[in-house]
Amino acid sequence: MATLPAKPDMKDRILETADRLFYLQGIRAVGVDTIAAEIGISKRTLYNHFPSKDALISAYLARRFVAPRPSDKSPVEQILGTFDSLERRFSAKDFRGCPFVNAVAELGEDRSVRKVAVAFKESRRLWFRDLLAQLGVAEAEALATQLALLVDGSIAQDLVRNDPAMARAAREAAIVLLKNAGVKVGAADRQNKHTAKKRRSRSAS
Amino acid sequence: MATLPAKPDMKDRILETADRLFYLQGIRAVGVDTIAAEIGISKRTLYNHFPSKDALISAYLARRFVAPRPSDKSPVEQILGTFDSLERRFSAKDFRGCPFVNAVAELGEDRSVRKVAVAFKESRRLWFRDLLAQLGVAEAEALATQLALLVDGSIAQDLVRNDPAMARAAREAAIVLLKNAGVKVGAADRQNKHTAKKRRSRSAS
DNA sequence: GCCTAGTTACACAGGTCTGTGTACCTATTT
DNA sequence: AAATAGGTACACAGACCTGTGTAACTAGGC
Repeated sequence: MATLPAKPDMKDRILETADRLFYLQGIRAVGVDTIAAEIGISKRTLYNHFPSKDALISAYLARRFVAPRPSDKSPVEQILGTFDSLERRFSAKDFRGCPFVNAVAELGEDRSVRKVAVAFKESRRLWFRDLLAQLGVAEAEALATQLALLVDGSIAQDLVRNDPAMARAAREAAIVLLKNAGVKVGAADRQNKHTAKKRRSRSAS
Repeated sequence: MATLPAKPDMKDRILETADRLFYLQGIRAVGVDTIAAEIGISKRTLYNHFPSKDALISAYLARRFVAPRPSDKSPVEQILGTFDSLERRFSAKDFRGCPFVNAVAELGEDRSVRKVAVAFKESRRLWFRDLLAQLGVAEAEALATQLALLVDGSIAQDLVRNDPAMARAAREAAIVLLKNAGVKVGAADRQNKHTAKKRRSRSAS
């Protein structure tokens, strides 16, 4: 056997592979043997980097927890861009729903899994809320929750149906909710995704 | 051991118990031994009624597939009643998300599971669509999809957060969407929710 | 040249899971 | 009374799972 060079950090390779398999096939459905075999390493090496499968699961979920990046786009563009991004991801073959929701569904009782899942959902809701506050929306809290419902609803529907149109439906609904809250959604925001940034500051109507 | 009389059909008892355990703990997390032990029967008896665990899983999902019952209430009441019903179920201790979404998340590759999940989601969407058509909504198809997103979004959020307020948030969003489509939502529909006398049996979400 | 850290190959313990085989038991029916 | 249907008890095969133990190998740093 030729010895593999192991250029990138082994730990990263393990985590990356575990991430892919856990996400695509389910956490319980993938054993550590499978992960090791996929990389071509021995199971012993895997356990030298992660003390248990539970630790690997935690690392997997922590890795999936990425905070939304700050952007210089307008708040409306950022909000609607979320749904465009979803549509793109739904169209990819390897989309399999929200890893946090799936993990809770699979490992229901586990406290730590639930904790990180709640933190993730809340972080996205707060991101929506802050953008809405920038737009001067009075009920930013409530509307942010509703937008989060649309996001998770479209993810769940796409998981089952495999239909990227669910993202567009959510986007259309989001536009209705935004307008109802007094947010001006320009024609550019409705169709195009990369147009000039028009700053629209609103006061309460 | 005193011999148990087995009054109700054994098959029903097995299915009912499997349903409860599968739903609450996850399909992969529950073994046939556990199910048999919970009822107090031998594993052999279980396998005399269901040829395999897969057959039991199929029966479990088929049992959860309950079509919405026809109602004499107004379409608006029926639509909003869906969210009231969700709120009630979220408040119950034994709510653990949508069994079909959970099953797809757990058993992703399985074709038949996916098929029944799609059928269930579509049946509820069509139920919404027909109610909207009765209300003369022009874009009943699109709006029905959006309402379905709100339903599944609130279910996913509650699964993670355990917060029945997700159902109310979905309800408020639904009202905005309905009004935007020209539907008149009366004050009674907006507030009152204990006008219903009929007990609705469990439907699957 | 030598040491050390990381890796490999492989066996194995101990657990769980699905599914079967078999002999016995207990009602109900005929 | 006898036959039949359905249940029980229990062992077990075969697969898979997590996690460990161990001896040998390989590469880079000193």
